[in-house]
Amino acid sequence: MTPLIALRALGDPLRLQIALVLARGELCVCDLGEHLGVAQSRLSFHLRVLREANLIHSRPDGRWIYYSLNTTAFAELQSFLQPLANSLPPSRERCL
Amino acid sequence: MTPLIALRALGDPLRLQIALVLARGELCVCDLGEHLGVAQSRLSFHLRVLREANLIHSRPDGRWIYYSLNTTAFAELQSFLQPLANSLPPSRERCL
DNA sequence: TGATGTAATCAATCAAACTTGATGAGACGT
DNA sequence: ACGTCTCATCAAGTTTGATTGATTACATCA
Repeated sequence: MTPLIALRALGDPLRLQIALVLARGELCVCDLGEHLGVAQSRLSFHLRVLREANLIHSRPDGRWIYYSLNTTAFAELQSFLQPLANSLPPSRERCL
Repeated sequence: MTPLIALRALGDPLRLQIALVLARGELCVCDLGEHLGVAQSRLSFHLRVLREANLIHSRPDGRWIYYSLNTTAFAELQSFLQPLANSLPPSRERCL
C-alpha cells in the first residue's frame, strides 16, 4: 500500500462517498450508480482510481462486476497515520 | 475535522512530507525549507492548505512562525477510517 | 445470430490545483 | 528611520485532474 496514493484517491468527494457506501457491503456498478446518482462513465473513472490505489476489489460475475472494500488497505492506512497521531504534543512543551 | 478536506490535504507528496517531518517536532518555515529543499513561496502555499485543513498549528514567535502537527486531527482521521477498516470482508462470505 | 444490458475506455472539454517570481506586511537590530 | 530577515500573499503561467458523450468489449438471452 502506498499511503500517498491512497490518501489522494480518498481526497475526492465522490470517491470517498463510494468507499463509505461500499463499507456496507459489495455492490455492482449499476447499483452504485443508482445509490449515488452519477453517470456510468464518471463512476467507472473513479472506481478505476480507487482500484489502482488498491482500496477496492472487483469481482466479475456474469455481466456484472461487484466492488468491495479492501479492508486491509484501510487498516494499513490507519497504522500509517499512527505516528502522526502520536507525535509529541504541539509547542507547549517548548515554552519554558 | 472534515475527513475529506484532511484527506485531500494529505494527498499531495510535499504536504505529506511536511507532515512527516513535523511529526518529529515543531519547526519554523525556514528550517522546513532547508529540510525539504523547496522555495519559500511554495512551502507557504502548502502550509496554508494544511493549516486550513486543521492538520497543523502555527505559533508566531518574533519573526519566526513555528509549525507543528495537530495530533488530535490525525487521531480523528484514524477513527474516521475505523469503520472502513472493519467493514465486512470482501466477497468471500457471499459465495455459497 | 442478433438484440440487449453492463461496464471499461477514449477523446475533448472544462475546472481545479500547483509552481514561480514578485510584492507586501511585520518584527528585529543598528 | 533604515535595512534586513521571515513569512504571507498575489498574479500569471503551467500542469494535473475531472466531466461528458461516444465508442468498444463482453456476457446474456431470445
